[in-house]
Amino acid sequence: MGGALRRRDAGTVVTLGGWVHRSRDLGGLVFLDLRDREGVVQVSFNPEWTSADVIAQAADVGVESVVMVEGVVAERPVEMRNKDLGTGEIEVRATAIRVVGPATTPAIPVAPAKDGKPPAEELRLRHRVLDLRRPELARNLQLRHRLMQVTRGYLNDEGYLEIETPILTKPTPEGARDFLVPSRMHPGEFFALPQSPQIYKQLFMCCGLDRYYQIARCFRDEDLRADRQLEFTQIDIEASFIGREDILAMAEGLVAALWLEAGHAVELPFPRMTYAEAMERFGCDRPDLRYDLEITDLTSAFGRSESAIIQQALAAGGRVRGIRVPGAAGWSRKQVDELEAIAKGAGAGGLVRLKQVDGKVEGPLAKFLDEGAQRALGLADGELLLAVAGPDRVSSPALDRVRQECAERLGLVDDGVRRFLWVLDFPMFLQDPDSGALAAVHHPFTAPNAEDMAAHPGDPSRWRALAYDCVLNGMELGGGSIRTSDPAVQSRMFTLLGIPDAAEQERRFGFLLEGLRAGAPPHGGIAFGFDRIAMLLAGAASLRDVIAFPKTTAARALFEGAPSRVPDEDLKELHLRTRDPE
RNA sequence: GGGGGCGUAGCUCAGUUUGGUUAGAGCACUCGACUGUCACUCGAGAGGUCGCGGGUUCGAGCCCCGUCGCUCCCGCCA
Repeated sequence: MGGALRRRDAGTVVTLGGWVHRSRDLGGLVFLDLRDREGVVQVSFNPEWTSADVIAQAADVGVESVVMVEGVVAERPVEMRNKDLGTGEIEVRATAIRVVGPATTPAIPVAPAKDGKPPAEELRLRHRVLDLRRPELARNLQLRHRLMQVTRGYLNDEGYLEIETPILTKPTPEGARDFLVPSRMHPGEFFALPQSPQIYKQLFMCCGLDRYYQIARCFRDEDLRADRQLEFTQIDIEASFIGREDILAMAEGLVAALWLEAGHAVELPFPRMTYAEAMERFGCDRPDLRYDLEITDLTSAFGRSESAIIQQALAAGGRVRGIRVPGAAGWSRKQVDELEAIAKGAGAGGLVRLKQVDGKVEGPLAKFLDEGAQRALGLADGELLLAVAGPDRVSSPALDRVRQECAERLGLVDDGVRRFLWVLDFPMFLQDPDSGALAAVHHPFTAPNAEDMAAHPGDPSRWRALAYDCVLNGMELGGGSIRTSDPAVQSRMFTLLGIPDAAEQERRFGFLLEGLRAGAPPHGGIAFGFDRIAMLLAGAASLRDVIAFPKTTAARALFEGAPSRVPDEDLKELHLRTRDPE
């Protein structure tokens, strides 16, 4: 292929097919840059080796047309080499050209323009064929392919079987909205597209297919983001007769193999942190460990202060927690006000600010703190202390966002650093503070910690789950759990989650319960967000840049023009009638 | 569901603050010139539903109302 030609190929007679990337007509002397998926190579048309009619044809070809060129690979004289091009040491001296696929003038440029700015996202998606010709996107899809092959190679070597699961399946009442597919043969009944193959992979374990994986397409009808699509791809893994350590070791190996494919060595094993520790130190269950700015408990230092706001918060069972920000004592009133707005946006009532300058603690609350209390804050000169008083449920998310903003401002976020982390021991349930209803933090099939169940049989909110998340630089790469394999425990979980009726449990999850009752091995697994990993490793800003035909944030496919209306007779056959939205 | 940004030539943008004659630039395109370019260069030309609809006004790309599209964020995503 033309883009792969190098100096060692000099002298070879070649026939190349490709797209005209750019052309330069010097009058009697023509150069075409020929592009294929390997890169770009210069084809030169010169009366010394090209006939006049061939030169005339070459001068006439429009960019983005497909041509077949015959010629000889020739080493370029030193002064004519192009060091910006992989093929820059050679050129192809053309003897013949054939335009096999003439192109109309492209709606969006493929070869980068002078200012280098890509066209608007809408145009890129509408003219996706041209967009995907751009070397940057073509490279992304080639990387994505290699990551898939690495995944398969690694899991195959580990003894896992790649098994497909249905795309037409059963609606799941929990979780995200389902995409529904009407059944022609059964009026009024619907399939759903899978949100994940979760139940199927557990059933494989019940089948004795004790190591399963799939690069699985998943569908969730929720609002989109730069890092979220309606349909996305997950590396889905499940295994039997294993424990948490087996899964974590296997998953680390997979992550290391993927990152290595993209040229990054990863140190194993990953450090670990419990959910409780992550929330205490960082206010977040997926902390970014590239910078410190840890949260500390300042309750005792503030305990004797006479500030009414703080005393109220403490009386309600809250704490005072805060972050010491080195070098931030000089931030302006306005800059700190902006941080307070961020904290308030995350639910905090306010943001306490204190700074130490020349050994003196300053700030609106400084007068409420005696010398001992001021010392107990542990401030150093030049440090700014930002604190939130209240229950952890409020202070954690607020301090998490303040911490991230401070890190950005101080330039502590280094894109070249990769800090992997396992977060372990998630709580099994999260309780809605108003209604008291329990919701599964991971999903309803996660096994609760048996010791916690025994120690607090009446208080499920204190049970930890055998769940784990893989985190990189504050992003969740994937997560999983050891599953409940005892049908009685699974049934109890459904009850706690608000489905106490046995018949209702059977109707919704009977096919899982049947599998568990048929004799289920201990099992567990993990799933990684494949698109997001591809995006990270490609250095892309959006998932759209690692997916061939993505949807817009308004959930449309601009290239295909989907979704679209369908003829009435199609609806009739499906026993459907549409209704205009109000 | 809510909030912010953007929408002017095929593409990237200026023009909108303060309404006023014929809406501009670069690239691309067409034609011409050019024998070593590689972001070729030079000359000429063509190209506009100022996203769409309505309103205010003697007059709207510009002001007002609505709407559509793209995008970022909050909610949402077990």
